[in-house]
Amino acid sequence: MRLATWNVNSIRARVARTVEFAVRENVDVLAMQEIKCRPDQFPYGPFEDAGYEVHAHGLNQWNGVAIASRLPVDDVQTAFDGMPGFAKGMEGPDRPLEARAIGALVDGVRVWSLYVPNGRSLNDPHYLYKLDWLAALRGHVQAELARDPHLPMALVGDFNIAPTDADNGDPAVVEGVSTHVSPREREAFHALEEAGLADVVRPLVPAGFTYWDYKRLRFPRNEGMRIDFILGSPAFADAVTGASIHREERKGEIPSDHVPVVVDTDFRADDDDDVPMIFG
DNA sequence: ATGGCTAAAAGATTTAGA
Repeated sequence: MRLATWNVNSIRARVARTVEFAVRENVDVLAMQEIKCRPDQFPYGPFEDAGYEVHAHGLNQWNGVAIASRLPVDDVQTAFDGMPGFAKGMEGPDRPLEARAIGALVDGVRVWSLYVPNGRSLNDPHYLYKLDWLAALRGHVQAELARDPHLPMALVGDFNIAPTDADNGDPAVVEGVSTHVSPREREAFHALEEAGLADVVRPLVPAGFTYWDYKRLRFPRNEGMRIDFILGSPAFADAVTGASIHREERKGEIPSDHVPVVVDTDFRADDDDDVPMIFG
């Protein structure tokens, strides 16, 4: 399975480019974030023409996530257990859920396309929402792996956290002042690793950003951030054979401000009860 | 212009992004 994640920043604005990438790069499963539309507005045609089945979750022009796959898809879910909601000026557990997660069983692999809340600023309610959301995600991962330690699972998407100082090259994003680099966000990211997930791209692609702001020549100056990740359970991580960050997708006509991140795996769904192959 | 760009919409400004 070749799995990719990409914050497309509006699928309607960039559908041709998105599908061209998936086809050209031989992507089997493409997790998208910030599709910025409802399912009834999603441009399914170009994906289906290229052999992809799309499952989209969007409520309005904000957020929105999707999974496009040319492998069999089952058990689609539009929130993980315990995922909190958010609404401006509203507190507490009754806040409505946003379209920030879609999960599916794809050829035996549990894939989650995630768009972690931005946080906005350290003193904004959205920041606490971000931390709550990440804590709930950690809880979900722990429960899933407690239930089945061998579960092949990939959490992919825009985590809106630069886990190390080297992951932030944007001079406007400052430790102690900005979201994405604050200690509590970084702790929340590491808690996902403590829960049993591993960044499966980092060992193969140690350096490089996945996002550059549209403003202030951030891309030509290479003042970006590494905030898009593919986190795998042990069974998933063991199957990874390659990884790449597609910096070239930040160039050209109307690019997203994020680029795709890709992993190759040799995972087989029936590894646990492998049947010997008989030839002839 | 103090976010110097981009996208979407209950749009001609506002909200959101990171």
